[in-house]
Amino acid sequence: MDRMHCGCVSNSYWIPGLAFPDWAYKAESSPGSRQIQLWHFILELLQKEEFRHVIAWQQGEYGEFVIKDPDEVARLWGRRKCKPQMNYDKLSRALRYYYNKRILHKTKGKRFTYRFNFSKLIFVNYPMWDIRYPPPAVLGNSMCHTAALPPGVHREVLHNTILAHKLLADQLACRRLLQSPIDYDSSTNKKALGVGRHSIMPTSCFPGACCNFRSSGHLYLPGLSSQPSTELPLHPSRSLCSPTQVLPGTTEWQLCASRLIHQSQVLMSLEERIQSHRGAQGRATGGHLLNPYLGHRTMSSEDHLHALTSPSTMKPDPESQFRASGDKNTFQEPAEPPKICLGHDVSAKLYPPPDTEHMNLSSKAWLLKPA
DNA sequence: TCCGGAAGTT
DNA sequence: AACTTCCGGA
Repeated sequence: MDRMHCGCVSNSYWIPGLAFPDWAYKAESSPGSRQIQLWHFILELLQKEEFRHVIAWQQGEYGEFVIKDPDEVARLWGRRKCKPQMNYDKLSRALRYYYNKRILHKTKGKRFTYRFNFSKLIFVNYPMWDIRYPPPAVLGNSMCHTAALPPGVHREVLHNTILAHKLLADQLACRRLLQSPIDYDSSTNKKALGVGRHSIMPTSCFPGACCNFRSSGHLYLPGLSSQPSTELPLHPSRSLCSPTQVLPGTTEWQLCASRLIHQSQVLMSLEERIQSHRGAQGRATGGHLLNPYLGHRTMSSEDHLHALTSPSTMKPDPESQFRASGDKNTFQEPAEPPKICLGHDVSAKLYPPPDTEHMNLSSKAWLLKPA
């Protein structure tokens, strides 16, 4: 690599075992190729115990981190990029460029504190996985398996990232939906739908993924928990679809990852669109919400509450299926194909986030438990 | 401290 | 494109 002359470390595998292999970097054909990006570097530091005194996850705040020693972080970044004049002023300018990209947010009022938007990052990392299909890894075929998992990716980390992301996305989606009802018209603002190829597209439900979170091993949630996932407060009905067709050789995590990526992409679209339409909040028509999952179908507030207070139907039970067939409050298939078609497993994802206790019916907002 | 514009660099 | 450098303003 051309930076060797200035004593910089190679950008790939510079610390063995890190979760950022070559594929996560820019394509070799692009200008400035294979150059580490700042958010990558920040995550690298955050992963290493030895930098805990310099930069660390904020306990109890998902994705939030504190730069404890700004000068040292800037020095490390400058060393990595061969920019000896780097300082925190410049580094923080680079971080501020991430605000618009929604990779990072500033935690206002807290010095040197930022928050990662993992729901964005996960898709920066997995652009090759189409929303309509699970990654080929779940096919269990050893050839596909090799092709689908980019070389060097740590499955444990991927697994954890996806799980962590999903938990975050669930809460975000639920909270924002309820706190910011949106009057959304997909025909009048196509730009808002645009999150590249991960945007709103017809989806198909991948059959056979069976994922019980409680049995999926250890989950490290940055800034939230280093406990095994068995400690996480999960909704009792949150095991996913029952297995119908699991191909031999498919591991549980692969199935889980497949489904979660699939669902997370949908959730990301939702989140993006909610954020894009923040400005339209005040114009929301009273009484009816446009279902952000389904784009063009309206849903009354009561429908919404019903969806939210119903148990998860990710593992559809006969009772809920029966209820759905005769209940006008549940979604009906429209005459024309919906612009956004989700499997029932995804649309059934609405349930109170684990840290909520009460629901204010008039404001449709979840009231958070006091800390 | 933090923000974001503007211009420059690779 | 992704910063780096500089800087005026809050």
